[in-house]
Amino acid sequence: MTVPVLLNEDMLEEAGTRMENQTTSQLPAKCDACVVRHKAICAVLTNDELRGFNRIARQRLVPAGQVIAVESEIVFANIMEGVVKLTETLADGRQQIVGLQFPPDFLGRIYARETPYFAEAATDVELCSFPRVGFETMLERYPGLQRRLFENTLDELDAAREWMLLLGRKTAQEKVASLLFMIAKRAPSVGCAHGPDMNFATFSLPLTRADLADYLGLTLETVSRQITKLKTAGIIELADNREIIVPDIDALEKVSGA
Amino acid sequence: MTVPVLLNEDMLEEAGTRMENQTTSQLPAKCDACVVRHKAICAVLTNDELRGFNRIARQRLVPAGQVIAVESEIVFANIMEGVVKLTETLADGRQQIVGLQFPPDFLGRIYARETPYFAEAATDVELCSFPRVGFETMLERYPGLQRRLFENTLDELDAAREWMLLLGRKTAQEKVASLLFMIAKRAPSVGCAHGPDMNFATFSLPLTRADLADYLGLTLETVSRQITKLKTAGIIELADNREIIVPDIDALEKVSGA
DNA sequence: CGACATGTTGAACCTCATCAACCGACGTGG
DNA sequence: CCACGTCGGTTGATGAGGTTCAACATGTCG
Repeated sequence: MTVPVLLNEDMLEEAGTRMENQTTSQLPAKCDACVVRHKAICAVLTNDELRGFNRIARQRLVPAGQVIAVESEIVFANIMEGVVKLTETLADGRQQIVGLQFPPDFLGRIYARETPYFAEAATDVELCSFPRVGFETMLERYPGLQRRLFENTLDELDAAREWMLLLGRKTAQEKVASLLFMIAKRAPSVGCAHGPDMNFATFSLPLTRADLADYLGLTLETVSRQITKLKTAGIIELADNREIIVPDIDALEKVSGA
Repeated sequence: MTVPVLLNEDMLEEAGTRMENQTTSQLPAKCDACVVRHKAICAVLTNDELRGFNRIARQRLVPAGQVIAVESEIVFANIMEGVVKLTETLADGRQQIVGLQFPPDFLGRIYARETPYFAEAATDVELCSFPRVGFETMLERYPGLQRRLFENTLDELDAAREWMLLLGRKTAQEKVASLLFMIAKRAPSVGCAHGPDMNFATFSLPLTRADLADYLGLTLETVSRQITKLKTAGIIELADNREIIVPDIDALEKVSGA
């Protein structure tokens, strides 16, 4: 784990590339090229509103393992690329990942002065971030944005509660299978021809065994053992330690215990 | 467990007491007398807005153990009295409580056609409920209401994530202590002189051992054993099985593991 | 009174954590 | 270039914490 690097506004200013301030009502060039333009919270904004955002937005690269925000510091950002883990920790160091965020998720705890958890880059991460004050002004100004973030939050709450069921009631085997199943479902169809209807998936695990353990409430040894068990059972295949092939997603779902 | 009783609008009409429809801009009498008037979501409403709500609100009593809403059915309500548990279940019956709601919490998953979990009365419950369509109209009309529910949801998400840490990483002892500590903190000062600053609490557990177990991801036997262990350690005292005395809240918090 | 629900306690078992050794890949410095 | 440390991962042996199964106690309600 590296030293926390807070994304305060000075650093963003220094690190980011300032975007051109257009005066026409056209879509800003940066946003036009943005990979998550139509999926992130930006989807609910008009071109005019997007220009407002564009003026305060900063691109930011965060290397894997680096802390994005500790407690008492808030970052607002769209995740463009990579995986962010939200963690909570006990006094003696026991750790639990309480949320995983992928593009085009929005990162940040609004309506609070501090986040109750840590946000850390699980892989190299690319952010489109906003300073707190500017973002909160936008939030007041564009009601569609608040509504969108509200629905995001409701979905996150549903996901958190489903994860509580996993943490409280599932066996180690089911936990590992559930996580792989979850990732397999949302794996993008890269490198291999398969769609959402296909009963086949291949993906690169964005997490170490230790991260998997922290997400599932297990030890990394148990995770490793369960993965080899799934492998010998033929439920999954491993190319690399990280490259996972799921020949039969339905079978994986069955092992995941519902 | 009893047969599910859905709170659809017909039944509410039949079961509830229709409130008088005032034409003045005064506070409706029912709301004036309401115990949660200034704490529930109603706190953000003007007297005029409250009258609108009053027109569609229905009081409803739900006996302990009865299901308030199953998946695919949504109920919107303020909890006036009692405790509501939100549960998720695995195919083979393993169950997990994913949320506990006390007065003056708001019950209901907005912006969705169905709830992903069950809502069940843990004790006798008194609700002030609203039909779905009417409530959604109000939600559009009163922006303060949406904002208030948004903040509620954010708090619930924080609580859910803190609970994930408990479920994934705490020992049985710490889990039980954490739950007692949580209830001790929010216990109302009834029957005994103690404020939020007092290092002493007494309360009546609103849950059975089985419910505690389902909330903590344990078995009821383990919960029972840990409670007697806390008792013999002098951390808590039991009057009745349900009546709990915490002579030293700080000590309880220490056992809860942070 | 018997039936039932809630809770406690005991004994045996089993899953998973713990501690430890080991492996291959990678980067670095002598 | 190779020795070395580090990091991510696998595998093994052992045991503790919790589950499971079972008996029993208590209180309530018909």
